[in-house]
Amino acid sequence: MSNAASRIGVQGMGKGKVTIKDVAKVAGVSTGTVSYALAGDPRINEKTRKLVEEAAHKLNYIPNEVGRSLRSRKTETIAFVIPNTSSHVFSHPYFLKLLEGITEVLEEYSYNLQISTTPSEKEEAKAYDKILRSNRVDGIILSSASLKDRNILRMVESGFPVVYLGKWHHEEVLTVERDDFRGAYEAASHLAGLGRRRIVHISGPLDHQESVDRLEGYKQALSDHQILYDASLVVEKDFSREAGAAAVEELRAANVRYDGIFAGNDLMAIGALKQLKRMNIAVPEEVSVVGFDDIDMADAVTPELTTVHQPMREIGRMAAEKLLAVLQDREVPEKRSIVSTRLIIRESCGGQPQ
Amino acid sequence: MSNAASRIGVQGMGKGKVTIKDVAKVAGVSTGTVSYALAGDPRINEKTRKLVEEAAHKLNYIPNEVGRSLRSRKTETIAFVIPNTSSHVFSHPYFLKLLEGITEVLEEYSYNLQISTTPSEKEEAKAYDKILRSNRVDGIILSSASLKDRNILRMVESGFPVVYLGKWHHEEVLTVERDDFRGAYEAASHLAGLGRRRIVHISGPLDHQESVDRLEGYKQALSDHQILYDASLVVEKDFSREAGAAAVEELRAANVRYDGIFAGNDLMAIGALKQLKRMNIAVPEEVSVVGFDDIDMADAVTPELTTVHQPMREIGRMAAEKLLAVLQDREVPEKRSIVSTRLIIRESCGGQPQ
DNA sequence: AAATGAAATTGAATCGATTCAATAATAAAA
DNA sequence: TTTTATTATTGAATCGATTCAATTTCATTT
Repeated sequence: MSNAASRIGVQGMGKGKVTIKDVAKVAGVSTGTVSYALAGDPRINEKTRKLVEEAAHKLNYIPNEVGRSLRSRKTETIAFVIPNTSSHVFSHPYFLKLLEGITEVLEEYSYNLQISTTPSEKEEAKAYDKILRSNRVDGIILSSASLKDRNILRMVESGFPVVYLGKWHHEEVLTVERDDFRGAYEAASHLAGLGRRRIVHISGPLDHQESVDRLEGYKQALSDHQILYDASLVVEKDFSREAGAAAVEELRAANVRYDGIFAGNDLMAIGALKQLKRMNIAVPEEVSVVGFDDIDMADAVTPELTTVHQPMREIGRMAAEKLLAVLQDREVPEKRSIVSTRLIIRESCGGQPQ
Repeated sequence: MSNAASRIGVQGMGKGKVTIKDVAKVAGVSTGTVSYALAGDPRINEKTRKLVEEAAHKLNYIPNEVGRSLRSRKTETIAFVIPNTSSHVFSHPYFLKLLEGITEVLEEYSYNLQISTTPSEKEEAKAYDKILRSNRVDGIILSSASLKDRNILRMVESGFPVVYLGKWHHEEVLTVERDDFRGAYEAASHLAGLGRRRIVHISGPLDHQESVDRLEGYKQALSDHQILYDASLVVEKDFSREAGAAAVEELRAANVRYDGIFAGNDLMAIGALKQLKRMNIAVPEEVSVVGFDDIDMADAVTPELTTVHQPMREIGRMAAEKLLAVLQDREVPEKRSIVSTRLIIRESCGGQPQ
């Protein structure tokens, strides 16, 4: 059946698979002893342990993780769940960084990572249920999602070990958050500090908490600089480059005048830069632009993009560490972790590094 | 122990987990019948099947996948393995596209995806063995790696279901490949066609097959345009932006003159663009630049990058389809699939779309 | 030398499904 | 009605580990 399953054969496979029974037989002990010995249980006599280890090594024994999981009720696997949003998260560069951070930590602890996107809307609830209850994973890192998503709510509040990447309205939930408000505040403040008075904000979807927080930070910065909030300067878009370009185009069509843009993320900022260039509007001379994320490409565009740096890799690391702490019954130092952002001054705003 | 494992509780969880026994009891049949019924086995009478389905639904039964896997020897999970290379693949944008393609297909078939990076060199062989033999996954999609990597060899030739993303020297191995030679040939030919005569090639690491093929394509193009191959115009780098910039800097230091650059990938091309700008060398007027990959950001830089498009998402899809065909004992139309590339003309080469 | 206690080991039960071989129920043919 | 097929269902075995409770071994104390 399984085509050529052992055509060449991995070292030590012999005729069939090597199980714990084989090891027990060779070592001349019971399977129980083998299990304890290989787990390093102190009950087992040092000499016996050595014996078992030798036998295991000789047979090139690799435990069947499925058998192990069934009995011990642990899979040593966690899922990284990416909710099914209109703007598919995969297309966002920062996602890679997150993944990088997560895998680094998991490797360290020999945990496995499962990537779970969710299938099309239909049966979505079922899909989540399956992740929670099919016993395939021990815990979940959940990428932030729409505030309206009921399934996320169920997931986070199910009692299943979850770390949520974003703000959650409930104290008990484990989260790793960015300080979106402060990041946005600093970005907008910087623009205001440069003398910009009509600052556009290209917002991400406002059913996402981070978009809301960034908008609030922007508003606060305006207020602190005695700039009146003008709703016509705020456009809600979807985090994509195309949306950034479209926003600028729409502003032109609506004849809105402005001297600064604070975009809700770098992709939109880059899209905006492009459109401004097409319209022959000089950046930063006529319009200053600031983004959010500090993706790798932020300093590859012309002019180099001033932006709010978020340590996505670190966030990934923290989330994984936190989840593993729970799974391994270790101390979790803090339920909510808030990582701070930092404004990176480049060319697109026309300012100087402080 | 498991902190608040059922503090809130998912719908239908009741006091404990719902197993197949519970369903059997409620439906008034044996567990065997439940199993067959839910699997849609034709042996089971229609009426009984309905009965079982109702019971399962009422109890909100979700099968324990671990139990299932143990007996049936199928996990419905595949691994995407990213070999541990110096230039960590995660940092490359095209990786995301690959992942996107893979997950799309897996979703369709309700398969799970495990991401396996490999830990630091030590124990790497062991790590691979574990993937192959711990029974956690049914098959593997293997990202291309160094030609020298012995572990990859073992993995691909183990007889375990593997799809390799790249060229393999053995007919029997399932692969999805780009036509690197042809892509490079077209890129370099285009430059030559524009009258460029001293064309630099910034190559990726030459222990990677794709780098070799691209170099060969470049050489062939030169030859076909009566341009003598000049080894001093070829520099071997590591696929990173920094490396691209460094290459240009080194050429300057060595006083090499050139009027075109064909970079082994877009990141290096973008790094080169940046360095050329710093050195006040006009692109495309003085030097034409062409990249490889067509990452999302290729048209975000200034000037927009001419490059060889590879359908990474499609490659991901094809690899997943191919692997699933094997796992589900379906027909595999072709062992080797070669997807073609296509030159995308933008601003950085100074040419016109044909 | 017997009794006691501690340490080491064993063997069976268990986890939750699938699947095999045996049996029961039903329908068709003799 | 009995026999033969055919269809449905069952119950137990099985997958490969972990883990519980019981037992054996060994060292120590009386």
